[in-house]
Amino acid sequence: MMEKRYKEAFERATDERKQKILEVGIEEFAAKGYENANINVIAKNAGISIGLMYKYFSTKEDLFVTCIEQGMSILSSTIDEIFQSDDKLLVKAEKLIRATCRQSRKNANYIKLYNEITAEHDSKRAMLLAQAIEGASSRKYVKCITDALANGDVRQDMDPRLFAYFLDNLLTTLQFSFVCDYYRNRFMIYTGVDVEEMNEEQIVRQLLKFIESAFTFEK
Amino acid sequence: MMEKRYKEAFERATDERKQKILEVGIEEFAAKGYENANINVIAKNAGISIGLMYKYFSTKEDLFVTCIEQGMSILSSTIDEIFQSDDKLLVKAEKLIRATCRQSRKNANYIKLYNEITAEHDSKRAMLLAQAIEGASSRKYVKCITDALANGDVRQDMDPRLFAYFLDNLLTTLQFSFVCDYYRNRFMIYTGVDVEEMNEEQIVRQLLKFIESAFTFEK
Amino acid sequence: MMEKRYKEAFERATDERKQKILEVGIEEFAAKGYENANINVIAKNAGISIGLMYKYFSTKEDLFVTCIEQGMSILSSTIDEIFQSDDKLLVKAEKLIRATCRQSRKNANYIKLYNEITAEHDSKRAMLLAQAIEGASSRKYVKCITDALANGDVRQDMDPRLFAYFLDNLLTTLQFSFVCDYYRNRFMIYTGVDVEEMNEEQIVRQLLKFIESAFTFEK
Amino acid sequence: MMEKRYKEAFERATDERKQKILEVGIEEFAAKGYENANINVIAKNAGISIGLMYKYFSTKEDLFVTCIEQGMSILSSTIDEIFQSDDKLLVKAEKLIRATCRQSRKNANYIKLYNEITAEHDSKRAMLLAQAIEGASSRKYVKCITDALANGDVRQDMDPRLFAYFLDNLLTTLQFSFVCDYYRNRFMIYTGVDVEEMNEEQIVRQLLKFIESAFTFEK
DNA sequence: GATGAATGAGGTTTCATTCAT
DNA sequence: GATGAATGAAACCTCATTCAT
Repeated sequence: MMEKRYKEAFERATDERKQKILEVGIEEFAAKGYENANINVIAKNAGISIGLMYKYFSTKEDLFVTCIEQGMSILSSTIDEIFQSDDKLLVKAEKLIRATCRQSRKNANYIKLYNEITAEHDSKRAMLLAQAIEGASSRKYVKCITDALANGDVRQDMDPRLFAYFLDNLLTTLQFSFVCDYYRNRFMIYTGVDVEEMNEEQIVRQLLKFIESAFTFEK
Repeated sequence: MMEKRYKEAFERATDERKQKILEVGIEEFAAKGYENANINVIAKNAGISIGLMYKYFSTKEDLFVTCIEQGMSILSSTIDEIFQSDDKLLVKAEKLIRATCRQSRKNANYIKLYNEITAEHDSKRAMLLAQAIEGASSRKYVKCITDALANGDVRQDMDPRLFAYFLDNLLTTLQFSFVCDYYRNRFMIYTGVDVEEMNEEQIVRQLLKFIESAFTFEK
Repeated sequence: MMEKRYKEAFERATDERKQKILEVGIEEFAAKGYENANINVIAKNAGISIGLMYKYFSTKEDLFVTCIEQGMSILSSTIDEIFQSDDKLLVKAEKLIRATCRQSRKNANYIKLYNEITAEHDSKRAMLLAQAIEGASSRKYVKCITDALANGDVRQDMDPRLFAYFLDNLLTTLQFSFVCDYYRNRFMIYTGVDVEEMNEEQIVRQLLKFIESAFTFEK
Repeated sequence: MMEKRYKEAFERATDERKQKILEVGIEEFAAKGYENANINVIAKNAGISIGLMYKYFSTKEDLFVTCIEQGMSILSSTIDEIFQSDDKLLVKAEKLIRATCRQSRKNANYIKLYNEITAEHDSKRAMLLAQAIEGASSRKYVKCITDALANGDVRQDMDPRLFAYFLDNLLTTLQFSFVCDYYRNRFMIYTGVDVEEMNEEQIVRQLLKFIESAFTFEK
């Protein structure tokens, strides 16, 4: 986990207020990006004074990071459930894809926030965030693939960690295609259809096919 | 193609100067992102006055877009060569992967710039850029897959446009993993190794395997 | 009336500060004109930071318009009193002329500001300002002439609205002659005397004659 | 007359070029005002280089003043003709008013330029311009009134110079009402009609009445 | 005479952060 | 704890003017 980036005063605030601040912050950061987000606006929309905002967070960056933490933990909790099941890899994969599509509607802002981070320019912060965000979920991904490898559900000559990486890249970019402006356009340019107009079932099946043969390869 | 975003005075500048400005601009935008990039710094590093900079480009955004165009055209020219060959899909794929790895060293800044764009928040600009950048290359990707489909090199039940999209997503994220801070860290977290320490050959082979079975699927 | 052009924060400021800002602003705009006036200077002279200035007014133009409103409302309040009396038209006229002369010493800057506006080049703003400034006072002028017409104090074949317009033009240019550089010089060139050296009584009497019956009208 | 404000090189230029430069300059200054006019744009529109522009005029101000001279000399030439006639004052007045209306269509830019000057903020320049522009015409006005006084066409107790001043003020503001944004709006607010919609004949007659004998003067 | 590329001071505006109450 | 007025550095952009060719 990440070091906490909020002050003690924030912990003492009511849950309702904490939620409101993060929710509003996430919305602003997701909509405008880190640089263009305005901390004074966030405070106002959250119904607190800017002075209090700075009692809770030392800097804009700290608020941002805390918003990230909140958003990413929600995103990963959905994923975690799937990993906890005993399903075969292919079934898990299908569930992951479907979850990805669903997330995109419910948690659009969290995904936008995640997308924002992937273009991080401050390398120090990039490292910090990557560690915090990808750490746990990558381990689950890798473990899941490793198990599949042991079960013979995957080509034996596949490196499980790279495999996990590639797989997650596909899901991540799919997710972005639902909610992030650039990726959504990109999707349309490739497929000729807006992602929301396309039958979700088709996306799921096609992506499954794309990765499937990789899984169940037999000579 | 995109409408030109530079003024006529820029066309009249010497090639050396044009190159210098774009090079310096790309470096600044790649390093700091659009918002944090500073035109005054770009002008100074390019060895011209700020006034002249504005004789060449009407706005910071125009300079940015022109830098993008330059960077993306270089990136895609490498790719185009590969598509022009008569190789079978799998051979092309291998070449693409290797080109991707090579690009990452030579054209790191262009890739960072591309990464920057993928997190674009201004939806209008996102559309413009996507069209300009992805338009041509997506058509080549899709055509290439469509041909492979006709040749029976790919599963017959695969939608060629989605297939192309997934494939390009894999290559794009791989590219980012070489040069963009966040993705690079992500790569390390998944694989346990820095991307530059890993044997390139292994990455190529593993990614090929990942997509390969999809290609030559037979019951 | 004009829509307000200041932000809420300005309303919350102390009266003293509000006055100071407008006073300093009017002075700067009157002295240098809109383009050459410098907000930083206004802020400094008003004893506030530039940042606070922008908490009070969104743009330089908004500050300008608010200064105008203040200045014009003071100018017209003097005039309004005169219109409220039951005097005959000629008596009112005399009072107006005397008020005009008096204004010129006390409210020189407001008049300069008004003069600045009459050379407005932005036609949209010109319309807005004209409406706001001339609206109320023109109605009073016209009503006053219409009443005089009913009383038989004025030629029956006179259009009251044009009459009011001509009359106000005479007063306005007289006012400018007291405080605006160009008009003051113009006055001197015509009369051979600086307006401040001329006996005010003479100006009043001559102007009264001019409007009363310049030419020897005979039935 | 004014001291010349152009360099010798300008005198040596062809008449066509001289005319073009002044014409274009007047248009730009009339349209945008001194501050917002752009000397580089004027040069471009006049078909010469900015370098040459500075061979002709040392500063923006010099170009402006030279434009003024040109414009004002054209304006006053129309007026001069009228003064040269032997008509009675009232006839001359009518001619002046009609000329004023006509001017407004043909020489709108010159009038706008004149209007611009009347809001001059630099008191030194204001004096210079006033002297140059008003000097000759004021003398003609005054002489004309003095003659009328000798002939008994005007009240004997009227000061001819102030009379001339008031009269010219009426004509000047009328002129502005035809072409200057603010005055035009002001006219509409007073009269309820746009100046171009109003029957010109009515304006002429009403203004004549106004100056002739506004109030029912009785001996 | 003629060009137009080049300069850079200066102005408006934004917003993270502070601090007195 | 809570407020929000206040700060000021820093960024984008304009345009009169210069000068080498």
